[in-house]
Amino acid sequence: MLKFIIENNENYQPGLSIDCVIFGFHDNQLKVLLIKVPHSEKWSLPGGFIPIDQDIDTAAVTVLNERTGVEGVFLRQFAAFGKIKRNDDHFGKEVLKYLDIDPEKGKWLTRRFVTIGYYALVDFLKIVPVRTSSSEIIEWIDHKEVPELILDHKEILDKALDTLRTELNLMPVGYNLLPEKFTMPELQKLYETILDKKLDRRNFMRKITNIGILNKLDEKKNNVAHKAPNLYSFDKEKYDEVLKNGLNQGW
Amino acid sequence: MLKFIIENNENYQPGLSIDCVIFGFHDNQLKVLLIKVPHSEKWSLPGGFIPIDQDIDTAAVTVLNERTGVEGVFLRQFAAFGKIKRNDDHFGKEVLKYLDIDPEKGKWLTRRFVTIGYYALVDFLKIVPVRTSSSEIIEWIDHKEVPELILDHKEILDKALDTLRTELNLMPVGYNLLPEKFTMPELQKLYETILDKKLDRRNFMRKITNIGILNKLDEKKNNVAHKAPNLYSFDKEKYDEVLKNGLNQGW
DNA sequence: GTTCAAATGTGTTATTATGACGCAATGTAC
DNA sequence: GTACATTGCGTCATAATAACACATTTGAAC
Repeated sequence: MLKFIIENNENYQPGLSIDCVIFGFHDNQLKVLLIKVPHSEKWSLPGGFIPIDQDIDTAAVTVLNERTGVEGVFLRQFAAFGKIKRNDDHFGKEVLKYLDIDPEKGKWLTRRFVTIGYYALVDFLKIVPVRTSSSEIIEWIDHKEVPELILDHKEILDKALDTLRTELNLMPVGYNLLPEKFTMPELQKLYETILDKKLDRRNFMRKITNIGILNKLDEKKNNVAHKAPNLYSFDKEKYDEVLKNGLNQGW
Repeated sequence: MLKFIIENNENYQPGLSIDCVIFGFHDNQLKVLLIKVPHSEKWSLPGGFIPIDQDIDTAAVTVLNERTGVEGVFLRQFAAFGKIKRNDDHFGKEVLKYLDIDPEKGKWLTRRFVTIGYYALVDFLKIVPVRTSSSEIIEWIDHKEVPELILDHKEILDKALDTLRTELNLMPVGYNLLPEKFTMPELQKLYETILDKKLDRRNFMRKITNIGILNKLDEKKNNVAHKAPNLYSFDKEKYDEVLKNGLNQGW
């Protein structure tokens, strides 16, 4: 696939790439979808090149799908990365040889690539990463245990998380991260995990309830230790409304 | 200049450009720095191409300086724009002919360009736009009277203003927009102009004072009608601290 | 100089949001 | 049953916010 792209580079936007930071939530941990590159010990964000006949926002969806099989995800652009040396030595001679790429055709790869970062929050259980290349390994990795990444992917990941934390204050989060029915402690854990800090249980409940995006269901979670917590669902209509208008108006 | 760039495109990042949205404040109006393109009736954001040997953030500064002469400005990246048809017909045959560019060498220009948007807030009075090309006109234009712009520049400008308004709730604004000594009504007008809405005078004063970034000077403005307002200056140290940490923590 | 209008400086008050807790109810483990 | 962790629903003090009152200052009109 990479070989195909590289040798048909006329069909791709030159000097530009896309990298996706896909966050999932499972087991009270924030997970990131990463790819193990075959010819290196390092891992990588799912990324790729931009077809010349696609909007970049569309290309981001395409790229993510091609690398991971993930579909139906709302990707949010958060930044462009373009330091001069960001991809120095990434497609060196050995790599090109490994990939069986004609050095002449691979020449354009040795120049600086600017990459556009996209991030998304997805339901860990609903998203089943598919290995699209037999030589790649795709895995959900706990964001606190992220191994060494290629290029500036660590910086990209950090920036994505930073953006996510900021946006948590401006919009509601959870719709694509939790099952349809969820408990208050589960929602709180999500927030705590993203923010990496403890929140007061009772104050959290009050604040999140006041936003008005939750439906309290007449149902309790069962098979749990201790007191059974009530179940909630998102009121999608109100949720989307708040998403559009933002949480707090500030000035 | 453009001809030089185009015919030496090996020195520039292919398929990528930068556009700058420079906001100024004067006469209680939000101004935008625009350039009148010679071979069109439309106006344009100051933009340009990215030298292959510069970080994109550095290139943004370079581009702005080359097009307008503006120096020493902190540019903030806010989005990338990459719809397929965004620059269709922009460098058509007539334009290339007008610019006296070899059609073969100008071919790369007809492909889709992705542009990275940067915005800045600058002191209207300190920034004196310099005409760097005799055929271009550079002007501060009231943002409410922006004429038709080329390509998707209107969309870029709107997005910049949107970002600015959001960031107004996350960080203090004014340091580069007001003279060293300013009055409370002046600062309020700035906020009102950016947000395009009226704020209560007394509540504004309390809130902005509580942030702790202002020094109340032992001096009043003179030569004004009615009661002379007190003068303030920014406490740069505290201002920068708040810039770094943000205003409200939310969760 | 007196008076007026417009703007500034400094409040008050009611309402709401926030942070830090208390305590009873629920359900499991033993 | 008792012990214990967890949930649900409170309280209270404090801070932030919105709406508004009133006296003061100043240039200008008379």
